[in-house]
Amino acid sequence: MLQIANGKSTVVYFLLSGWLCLSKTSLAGDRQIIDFLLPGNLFDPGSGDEIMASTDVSALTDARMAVIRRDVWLQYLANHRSAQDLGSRLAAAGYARIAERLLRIGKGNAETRIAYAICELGLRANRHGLVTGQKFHLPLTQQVLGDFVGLSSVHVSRTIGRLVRRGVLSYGDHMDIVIHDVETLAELAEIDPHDLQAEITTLAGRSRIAAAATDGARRLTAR
Amino acid sequence: MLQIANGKSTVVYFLLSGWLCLSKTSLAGDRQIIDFLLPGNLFDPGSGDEIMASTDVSALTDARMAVIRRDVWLQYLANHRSAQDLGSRLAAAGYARIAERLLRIGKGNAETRIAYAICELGLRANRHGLVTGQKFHLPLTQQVLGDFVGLSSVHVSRTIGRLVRRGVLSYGDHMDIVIHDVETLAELAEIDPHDLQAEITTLAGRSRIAAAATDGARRLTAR
DNA sequence: CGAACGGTTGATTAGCCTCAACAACCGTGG
DNA sequence: CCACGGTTGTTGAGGCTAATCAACCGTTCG
Repeated sequence: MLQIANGKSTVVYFLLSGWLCLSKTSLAGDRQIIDFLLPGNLFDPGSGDEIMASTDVSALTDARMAVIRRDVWLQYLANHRSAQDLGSRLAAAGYARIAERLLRIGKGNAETRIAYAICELGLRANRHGLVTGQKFHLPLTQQVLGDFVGLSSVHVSRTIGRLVRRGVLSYGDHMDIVIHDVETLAELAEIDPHDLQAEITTLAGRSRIAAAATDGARRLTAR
Repeated sequence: MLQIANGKSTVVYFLLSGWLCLSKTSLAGDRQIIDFLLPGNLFDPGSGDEIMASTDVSALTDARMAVIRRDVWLQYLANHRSAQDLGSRLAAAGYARIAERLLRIGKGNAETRIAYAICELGLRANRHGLVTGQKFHLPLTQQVLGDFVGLSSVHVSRTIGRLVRRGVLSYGDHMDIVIHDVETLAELAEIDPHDLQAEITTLAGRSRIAAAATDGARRLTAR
């Protein structure tokens, strides 16, 4: 596990493959996952200085990252308006994700939180959409999912079990998920169907951007 | 109340005085406050497009904002490295705030949430510190505070009442708060004393930056 | 003056946590 | 080959926290 130092980091990371997670741990010892990082996401430890408590980064799977010198990255942003856009878009998307989840965690019950997490991660895991019959894999344990949505692993198990018994979805070991009824799932997640559709189209569009960014990141890689 | 549109906004706002709040409302009708905006904070509706559901902005007090044309702002950022730093710092600080609060809401009990909110808002309200004997005013109702930390207003009342009875703090009408015992308050908030001290110093340092930024924002104001 | 709002308090209920036991599945090593 | 510990998930029982419903008070405001 990599602890984010308080000092200035001289590099930024661009995730090429694998899943990472950003988490915080309370003084009481409880862990809260702030966000997951998926391929195409940028991670800038330097922007994390000045924050109150530190954040941990850990890998959920094997992962490959492009390490980019910070000055090179900033220079690149300054010179390329489109890249500057990309940077702020990635940041805004991260903020939007966490805000949306905050709403579910602050006001939603266990079903809402779990359903929303599955929708969010399912959408991000395969950048194409989220439809009935779709199968995907999330490299998470129920413990990790609980730390993500603020539930105990026991209650995660019960809640998912209820969803399975109701026929909304089924899942095999290690979070191999098959969605049987997207409408119900989205409804439980309190996602506006219109928003869901909008998110699907923007996500699909973003995979092109991500592909281009990945190429760029490779070129900028520090040696 | 201003609903953030999905289309591109052509301006950004720099808050000169007053308190605003950003909130989301679930389909079930529950409101979650994402963050408060205080003087010196920047608000960029344009970076909010592509997000799943929209965000509302409402004013808690009378407020004055500098309205800056978006292209002017971006140009300014591109030309001034220090301003670029400022922009990313403000964004990072916003992200850090919400992440830190997510930890409390996801894993903390009512006392922790309330104590943390009072610490966070107290620190931001007067940019100098947070010490025993300090008095400050938060322009919030208990209902708003509840929407902020994910509790019902009834439970907010009970929890604050308990803190008052224990002698940790006292407060008059409309959230005039006097802190009697910072150590205990910080402990309940699960704030590492070391982090608290660090936050106080950076906040103090930031007031200079904010003052400079406010001047800059006034000059950039669109007519 | 009545109406609306913010806050307090009581009683009851529901949801989630905790503890605990157990099953299934790994990889390891005898 | 099987025994073993470790991890993950499932299920049950009980307890506690916070939500809900409701009544009430004080203040403000039309």
